[in-house]
Amino acid sequence: MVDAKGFSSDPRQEKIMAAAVTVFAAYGYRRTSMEDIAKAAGMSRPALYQYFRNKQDVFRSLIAWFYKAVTEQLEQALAQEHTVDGGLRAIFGALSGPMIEAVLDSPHGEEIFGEGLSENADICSQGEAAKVTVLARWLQERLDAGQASLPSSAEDTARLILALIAGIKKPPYAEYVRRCDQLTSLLALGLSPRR
Amino acid sequence: MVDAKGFSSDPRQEKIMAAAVTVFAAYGYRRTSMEDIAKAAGMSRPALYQYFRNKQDVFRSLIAWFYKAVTEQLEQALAQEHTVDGGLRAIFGALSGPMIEAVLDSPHGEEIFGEGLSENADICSQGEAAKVTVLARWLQERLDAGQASLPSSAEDTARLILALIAGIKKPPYAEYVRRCDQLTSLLALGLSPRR
DNA sequence: ACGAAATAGACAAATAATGTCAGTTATGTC
DNA sequence: GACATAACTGACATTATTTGTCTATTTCGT
Repeated sequence: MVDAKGFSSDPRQEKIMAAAVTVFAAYGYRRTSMEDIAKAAGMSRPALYQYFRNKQDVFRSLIAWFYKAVTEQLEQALAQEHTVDGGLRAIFGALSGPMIEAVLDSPHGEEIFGEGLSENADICSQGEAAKVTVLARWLQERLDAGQASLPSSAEDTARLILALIAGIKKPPYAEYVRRCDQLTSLLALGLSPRR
Repeated sequence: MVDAKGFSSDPRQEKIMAAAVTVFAAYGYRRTSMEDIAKAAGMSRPALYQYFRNKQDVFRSLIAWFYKAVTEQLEQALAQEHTVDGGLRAIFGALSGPMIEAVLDSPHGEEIFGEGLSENADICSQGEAAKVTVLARWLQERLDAGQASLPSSAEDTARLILALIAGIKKPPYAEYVRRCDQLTSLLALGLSPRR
């Protein structure tokens, strides 16, 4: 049994997570069986039980795994962006992608994003905090370098931006991307440095 | 119990069919329960059993209902089209629509279109025959009016066109529509009258 | 208010999913 | 190559879900 929080970069673990996203998006949480997940991951059901106690454990780990991936990508994307506009686009890029698309555009998005996440608020708030930290640090750097002016503290502003994105994260995915683009233009103006 | 083939325009019956499409597209045939269908149709499960013997009966009736709707729409659309190009577009219009889109773009399209239809070949061939008849009559009229030249008999040509469409009916739906458009251009040229 | 038709609650039988265990196969070590 | 260890699978009892039906209740037209 591998530690569900550590994600020791076990390729098998990764494969299970990817498989789980696929089948959860296809059937929703309730109708997905451990057999489905195992099959999609190319292993037998008992083998899957060696990695996860039960379906809820798979789901919780999936959330953590997803947050980790998003945060890493966010960190990486921001590391090479020093302009407000470019940074905002990097944020949106990190918070979208084929996985979000799959879940958001599936008929089970509500079950998964709604109930699913509220039932696991502990993990989610942890993941959200990580995103806030990364974004706040980058905003502070922009502020210090005179490349941006913030309406309040860097952390507050980071929370605001992430909340805004959460608000527009609704299907269909294509619309969400469009709204992200519009929001970029708005925020870029609001955050640009006062001359 | 209402005759499953007659479709006595009972609004309840129609509601069940529409509900069934929705849930089959969402969960696939296997994972859809009678409870799901009943709920989506706004009635209790026992009430649903008054209209259909079991899930397979719902599905078979759904196929028949769908063929009926398509054939009617095809007939109606062709009635006002007297040009080859316009007629072809009418055909494609009748053979697409939100219902096809829902099933085709769902992750369960293969289960439903593949297994689902081959298990009910009897009903399908009946529905196909109806489409052929309608289309063949229209083609014959165009031929008689000197508005088209056909490569073989009207019925043969009708079968050919419908087979071509069946061939390009693959997800994603947007691509299917695009292929339909391309096919229109091709066929319009091939069927235009020899001068 | 009456009778007929439709509907929902509830039940037993059938089916599917779960979690576990013993037996087997793969993996790395000496 | 033999050994020990780890990972995997088939099979099983248990639990949960789904099914089809039957009866009591409600709804509707008369």
